[in-house]
Amino acid sequence: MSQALNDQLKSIVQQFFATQLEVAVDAVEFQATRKEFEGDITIVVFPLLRFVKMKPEVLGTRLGDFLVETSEEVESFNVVKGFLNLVLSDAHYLRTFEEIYEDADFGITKVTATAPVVMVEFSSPNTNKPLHLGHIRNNLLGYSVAKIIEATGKNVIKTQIINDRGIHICKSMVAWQLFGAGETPESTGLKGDQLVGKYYVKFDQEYKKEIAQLVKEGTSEAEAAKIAPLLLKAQSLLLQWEANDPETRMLWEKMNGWVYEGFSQTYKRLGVDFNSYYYESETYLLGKEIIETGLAQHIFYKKEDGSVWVDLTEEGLDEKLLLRADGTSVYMTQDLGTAQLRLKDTPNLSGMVYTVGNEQDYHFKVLFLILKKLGYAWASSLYHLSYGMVDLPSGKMKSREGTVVDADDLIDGMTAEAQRISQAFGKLEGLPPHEQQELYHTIAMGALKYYILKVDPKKRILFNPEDSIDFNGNTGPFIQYTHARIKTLLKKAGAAPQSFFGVQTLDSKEKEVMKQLFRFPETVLLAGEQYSPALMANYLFDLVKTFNTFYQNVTVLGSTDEAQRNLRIALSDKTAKVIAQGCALLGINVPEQM
RNA sequence: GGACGCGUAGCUCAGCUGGAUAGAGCAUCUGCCUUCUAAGCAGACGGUCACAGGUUCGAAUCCUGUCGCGUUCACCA
Repeated sequence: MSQALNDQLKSIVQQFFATQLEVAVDAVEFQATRKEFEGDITIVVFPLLRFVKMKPEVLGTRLGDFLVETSEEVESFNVVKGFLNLVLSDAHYLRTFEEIYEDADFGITKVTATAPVVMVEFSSPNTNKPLHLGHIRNNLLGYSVAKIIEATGKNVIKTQIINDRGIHICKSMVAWQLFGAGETPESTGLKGDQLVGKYYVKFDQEYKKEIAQLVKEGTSEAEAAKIAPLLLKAQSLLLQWEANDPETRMLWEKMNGWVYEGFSQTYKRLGVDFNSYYYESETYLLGKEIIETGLAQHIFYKKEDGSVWVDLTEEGLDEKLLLRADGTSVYMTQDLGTAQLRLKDTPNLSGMVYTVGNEQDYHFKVLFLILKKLGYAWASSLYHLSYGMVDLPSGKMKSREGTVVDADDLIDGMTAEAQRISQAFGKLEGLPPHEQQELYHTIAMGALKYYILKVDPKKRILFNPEDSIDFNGNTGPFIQYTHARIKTLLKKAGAAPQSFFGVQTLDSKEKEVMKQLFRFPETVLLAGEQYSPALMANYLFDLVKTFNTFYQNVTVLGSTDEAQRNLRIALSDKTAKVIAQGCALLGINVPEQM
């Protein structure tokens, strides 16, 4: 129900208590009436019995009488046990629908220049291997949450921090130097990230061979793992990189360039984009200032060896290292520094969302706690968008065992499946081939995105490559299909109806669709508050199901009453718009036909 | 072992700050295309909400304990 109605009814209930029973009642809760009962809005009277000693049925009846008398929106009521069910008038539905029908931004709060600025970090890959299914969840979640936050009226900056340095990058570099024979994406036809990933795997294989050889020669396994020549080479490459050795830096830039080129293709296919980028190679030395500040304020302390720590035992956590004895940064130092850098870059930043897997829950708990201790005002508006991992039926994905589901392969496979199904239906034959291809991609991504986003972020996803992603039932294509069907309906209907005055009574199916539509704004807000695209996904599914029931049970264009026909066209039109709008918040495109 | 998260139908998931007889989809079975796209609709079947206590008018939801699964407790990132 709308906020206005909520406020109106609430004040009437308060008035009832104040004037009729002479007690002050502040909190009144309304909820949607359950399907099995007659009515639209339910007031649970039990909590109100605290204020007056009455039987629930009696209080319910008296309150119901008063509401019918006082509010012109409430037509009648019934009381079942302690539940007061209010029936709203058809006129109320029509009025409310008319309002939202004309509102092009229904449910969406426009972003103004002075609105708060929120940064949403997601993706944040390593540059030594291609993106996989786990990254897909991260990207889809982060992107969707960014869209949802934007729809609640905030300025959003989508960003990522790219892990572009470190020993893992050096491993790919070493392997490419030794075994690459000058291969490039151009010479091999491989995507850059795939090529670099190939050498990361190669490194691991050769490294294992070296260890085996050393063990054969009598070295212990633990020792062999430390002294294998390949590892030593990677380590020395890292030192050279840190010393700014020009040749090393050139190779590093070249190979990272390949990876970025490959990533950007995958991002494009996924339909995600970013407003800014941070590179770990530029931020990994930051954070030391903050450490100094913390030391001066006695929030941190220095051990005898010179390392810096924070004591979080009072908060029920451990002691945490912030700076090594040799003065170099650790992960936490960098994150502190990066947070500070972002604030410097965006002085009016009012909040930050980190989209990172739940294996880092502890890290972010500590990070936020430290920032709070340091007294940063924005520390209270930091949020770790933590999500569960994507597991396969065989267990965890492991790149070394070749069980990862590659992002590009998955998109290819989904697209092929969308094509197969579409061609079996044969509804697209009139379209030019490139539009057909585009549609296959749209449907494939709709299926994939919806599949991932409909589950609560914090829960882990079990992904079965064989038969996980459906195109029927509670799926993306089901929602897309409904949109397409409405669109062709509207084309046949001609111009959008200007008005539907004259409609006196509503069909129950019409009412159900309206009720669902009215819920859109609150769903956007709730999804934003809870950082949960799943709420939007589930809302859309409900809306679509309700609309399909309407569509299959009453005729739209076949209605002989012109006002009714217009209303039903308008209802279809608005539903299509809300579907499109809601899907956009999930990063899903909706087709005109399929 | 400590900390955090999860446990709802055969499978995949909803269930908003406690509210009425716990809901969807898939799978299985029945109907519905000479009327707006059947990727759909209508219906059937399917539950000890992991288990045991507690809080209260009322608990899948809150509290405690037990069991199971996962993650994490690095001078890795």
